[in-house]
Amino acid sequence: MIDLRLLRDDPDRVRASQQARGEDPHAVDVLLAADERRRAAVSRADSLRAEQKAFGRAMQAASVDERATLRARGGELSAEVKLAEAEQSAADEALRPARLAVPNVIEHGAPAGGEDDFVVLETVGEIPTYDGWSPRDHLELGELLGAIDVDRAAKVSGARFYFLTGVGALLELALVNLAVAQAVAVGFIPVIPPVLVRPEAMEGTGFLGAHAAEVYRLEADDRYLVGTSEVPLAAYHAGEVLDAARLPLRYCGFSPCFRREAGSYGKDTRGIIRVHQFDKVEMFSFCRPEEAAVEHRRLLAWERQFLGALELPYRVIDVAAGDLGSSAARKFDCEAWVPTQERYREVTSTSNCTDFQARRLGIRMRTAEGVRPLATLNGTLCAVPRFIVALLENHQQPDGAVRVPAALRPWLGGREVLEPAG
RNA sequence: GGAGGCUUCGCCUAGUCCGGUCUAUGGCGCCGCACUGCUAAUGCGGUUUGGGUUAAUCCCCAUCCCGGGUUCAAAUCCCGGAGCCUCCGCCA
Repeated sequence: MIDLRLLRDDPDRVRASQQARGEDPHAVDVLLAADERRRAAVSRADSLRAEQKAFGRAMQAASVDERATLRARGGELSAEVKLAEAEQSAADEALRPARLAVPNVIEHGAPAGGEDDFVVLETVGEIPTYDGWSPRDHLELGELLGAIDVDRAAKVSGARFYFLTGVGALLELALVNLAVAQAVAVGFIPVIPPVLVRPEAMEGTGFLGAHAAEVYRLEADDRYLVGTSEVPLAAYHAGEVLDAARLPLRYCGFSPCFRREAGSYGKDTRGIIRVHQFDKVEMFSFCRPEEAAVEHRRLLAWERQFLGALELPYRVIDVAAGDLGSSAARKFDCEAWVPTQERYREVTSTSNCTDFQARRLGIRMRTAEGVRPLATLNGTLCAVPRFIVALLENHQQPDGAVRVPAALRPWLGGREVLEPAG
């Protein structure tokens, strides 16, 4: 939710942001008008209420006889107040959608344009080469290792589901352990959150807007299955005022994630790149807005540390304004090399939501100067299936075995290589 | 699934039966000032949050879990909902 004061004080900045996102700058003027109407309505209702209160005091002081005659005037006033309040709530009502229509103001430096207008910030690691043999894709490798079973998953649950079995299951646990250990080592509070949440949590984090079709809803109970633990982690402090001295407050959530993948028919149908359910280790930070940009770089650095520990080749992109989503002011994605696709694929993503998400969730901080919204940021540490894809494909050997990077070995009982099952 | 209780400005709490200076009591905590070799103790004052207005102050409005209703007037009365707790039943 955008700061209306910023909007009033500097509408051009908001218009420029809209332009960079490829969205309608006119939405800014619609919002300004709605804000104006609301303020007028509030002023009017406020003064009428003041009058009514004064009348109430007179009524109290009046004798029984006087009260009878005064009562008529009281009725009139009451009706006027009711009318003014109706206009006030109508104006409030009208403001809401106008406000939701304006996404977060982009951070200075974010590239303008759409999905393809990202800027590559850095490319890290060597792309593997294959002399005289062709690499197998992750599904073939997973089947050879007895690690991934999508056929039986289709039987049990349908398309875009998978069983991780044997070393596949162990691999997930190892990845999660490594990720959580890394996060805890730098001070994150580990969290296992609920993944079935109320509409307010979903709405507050911005997932019921343009991406509403992406989320699973449990009709009978009016609950949603989260697509990321960002939702419960952000909503964890909803409606609270945090002591600014305790910031940044960093949480690392481990949870299943559920995605309907509506509208992605035909995309990534093979293997486990795009699935309806997966586990993920997610970083989440509450910090002072002034520190948000720096904190964002820290989250990116921790993502890169994890990719580095797994010895994966990857690149970092600065996502273009039009591809940010409504809450993010800036977003960096890390994309790991996928040998059989001969391209980089997103494995992590970190967003700086500034105070936009916090405002909607009512999360504020108390500083010496007073209370104001804080900033929220999130970043993937390990989205399990995609990391398994990258790991299997990049570290495969000609015989279908997969080398285990040193950092992961302690979590796999010291195993250095995953061998194809008999 | 059933029965009952609770929810007040950071925390605890008075007030709710019987509507009106509730413009919400007191304690703790916190902030400021005074006093004091220092600290502590003590005294005095301040301390919900959001909005409107303003250059800023002042001032005004809302806010007693949330949403409706009754009334000239609601923390207080009525209806609906949420959360928490206790007990019974069922269940890993």
